[in-house]
Amino acid sequence: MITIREPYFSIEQICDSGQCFRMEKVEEGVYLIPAQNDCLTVTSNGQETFFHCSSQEYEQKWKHYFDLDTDYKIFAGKIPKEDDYLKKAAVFGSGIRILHQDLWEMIVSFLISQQNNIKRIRKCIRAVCETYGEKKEDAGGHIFYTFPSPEALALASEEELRALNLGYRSKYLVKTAKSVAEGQISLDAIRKMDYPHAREELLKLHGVGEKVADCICLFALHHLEAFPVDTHIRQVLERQYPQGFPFESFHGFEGVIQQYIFYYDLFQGQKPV
DNA sequence: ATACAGGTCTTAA
DNA sequence: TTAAGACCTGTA
Repeated sequence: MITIREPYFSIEQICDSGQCFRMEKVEEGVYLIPAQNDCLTVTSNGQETFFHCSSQEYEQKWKHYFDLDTDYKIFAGKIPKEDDYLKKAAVFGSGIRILHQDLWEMIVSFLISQQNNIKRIRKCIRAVCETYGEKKEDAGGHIFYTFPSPEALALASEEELRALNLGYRSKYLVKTAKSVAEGQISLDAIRKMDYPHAREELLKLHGVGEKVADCICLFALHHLEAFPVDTHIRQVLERQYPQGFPFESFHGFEGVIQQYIFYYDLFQGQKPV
């Protein structure tokens, strides 16, 4: 087991930040993270975070997965002193990290996320994994399901997916899975592209628009300059920044700021600061 | 009960 | 090029 003390890391905030729909809180301070072809248990007592894995696994994959090589203090420090709203948002969500998640999983997850609420997004993704993924058991005996491959999902029919209550997104998913499985779109190629090119390529997928493409760029490709604008962000920008949002202050890490705003807008008032 | 959720596509001016 | 309308379903 690995213990870290890092003020700019909160597994609870990451779980609630809405970037990883499969991460699950099983009880107070206990989280399950199905990722990296495994399922990690992370616990926290508020001060320290415990990764239930070997030091080798931590160094080789989880450290990077949780972006623990990056100094988030620098990001928060670049918020203009006079911007009270952003300063509060950054303190409120200071434990958030932008994870390094799987590209295909993010494509499907944010395809499903559109015009949908987070609770139901989780439910839909769980159903997809349990139906088309592989059942596995982690070191602690927890059963979990892997995220199904493009090939596995390309075999699904629109009717089957509608039976999982994906609604009109079913058609998007079938077409997108086929275009990846058949090689019209190359995930490996997208991984090597910079932000503008990756975004452009992702927009070719049926059901992927600008907002979803930006979420994929941010949460899978770690293009921190991606700034997804959804209904929450749009409303905050209109309300708090009627003269325009100062993007120029956040060159290269716009996406981190976006997460602070999104999380603050979602939970302010519902959680103790 | 009913508006809306981490939007996108289609169609029509 | 822009703007309405349609679209599944379950949460709040």
